Amino acid sequence: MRSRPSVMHLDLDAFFSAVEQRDKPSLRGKPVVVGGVGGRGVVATASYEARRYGIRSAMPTAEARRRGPAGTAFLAGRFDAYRLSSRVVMDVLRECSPLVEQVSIDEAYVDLAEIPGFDPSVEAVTALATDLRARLRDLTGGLTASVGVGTSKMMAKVASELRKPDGLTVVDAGEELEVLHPLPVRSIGGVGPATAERLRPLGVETVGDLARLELADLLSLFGQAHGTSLHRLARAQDDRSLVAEREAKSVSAEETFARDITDPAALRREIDLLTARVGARLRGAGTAGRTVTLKLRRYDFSTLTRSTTLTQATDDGRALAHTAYRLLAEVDVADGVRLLGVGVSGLSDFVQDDLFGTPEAEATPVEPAEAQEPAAAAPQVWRPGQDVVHATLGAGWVWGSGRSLVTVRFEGPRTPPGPVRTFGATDPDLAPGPPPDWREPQGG
DNA sequence: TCTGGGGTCCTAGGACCC
DNA sequence: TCTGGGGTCCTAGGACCC
Repeated sequence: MRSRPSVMHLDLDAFFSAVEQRDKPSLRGKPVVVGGVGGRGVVATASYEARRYGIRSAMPTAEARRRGPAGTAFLAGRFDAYRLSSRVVMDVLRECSPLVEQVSIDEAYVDLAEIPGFDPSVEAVTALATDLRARLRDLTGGLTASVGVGTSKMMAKVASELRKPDGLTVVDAGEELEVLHPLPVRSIGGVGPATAERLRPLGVETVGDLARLELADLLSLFGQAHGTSLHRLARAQDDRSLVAEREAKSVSAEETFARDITDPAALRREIDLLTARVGARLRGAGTAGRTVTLKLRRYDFSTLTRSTTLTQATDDGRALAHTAYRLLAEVDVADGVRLLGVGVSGLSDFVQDDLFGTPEAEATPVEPAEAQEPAAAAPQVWRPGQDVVHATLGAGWVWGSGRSLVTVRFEGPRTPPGPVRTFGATDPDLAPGPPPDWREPQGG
């Protein structure tokens, strides 16, 4: 928690519907629902006109159709248009402050303390946010945002929820608990339906109720991480910093079928489509992963996952497909499958290595702090069988190479045949070394 | 015609290593 | 004899977020 309100949270109002209403004047003032329009679709965004009929995000579209009056528009969504408007908004925020954390397509935190000459008085913050919202409205053709400013991410987010849509709330230092404690406990990040349900028997309805619970009770009920977090957030203790860029940890694709599928051959065809998408996205991001997870939702909505970890990272759709087939074979699908998904995690981040290793990237300016340690001259080509030394893992030999990836098998007296790890080809930790004690590798 | 799709983080048990 | 103790990796499931 900061001593002055300098964290801003911005949330675009009913974003998808608002873009549709902006682009199609006939939809203005009418209920608009964007989401899955098929039999098993759910609502992604409902316009405020639609919310008056009880239509909400995540509601089955079938239910929304029952609730919406005649003339309600049900739209599948135009994600390219949404991304375009989102980019305009995020660019404006980044012009405002050098530190912006984009949370999703329609949400971001802005660190106002990073603005040169920032004045943290409530008056100045209010003026700044008012200007910003007016600029966004102009540049996006009339989209509105709800904005909150507070002494932490949590307070900023809570503040932005207080006046929706098109609202602005600044919670000054010292006012946090006064604002926070009367709110429903669900207002705290990390309290969803399950947590709220477990708190209810304890008489916890509001954040203030939660703040009366002992840490020990929360720990035994919710475990270390969740328990500690609840105890702190209920007291407005939040020192999470803003993170401008996060590296992806997994890539996945999934699909719910219009009708449950029981035929294994049909499921394998779906796997082909999903793995092709995942592979393409991995390659597009310049990454590859080792752990392949098959997700399966059955006719009764029960969900199970099966995963396996490969010796080498892959970004190849066919390799992913064959791995997913094996996982599928472990599962009984006779009763019907409504959803199939394929995910890849354990991503090797060799994007960064490329950034510093390729000729084009070397020409781009590098931050001084990062330029201090020039990458050691690494061989451009690694051949299977060539000896290497890795600084932390000891001796290993190149097991495979390709693209900008090098797979190394480490071996030692106590770990035959040893772990296999994948590096970027220009990883500075990967350097030629003397031949190890052990003999000729068996693979390649 | 109940319940999407893309993610993140946490927990817990077992294997394995030192 | 009675049963270390910590660390990491792997797998499965679940809560939560937008």
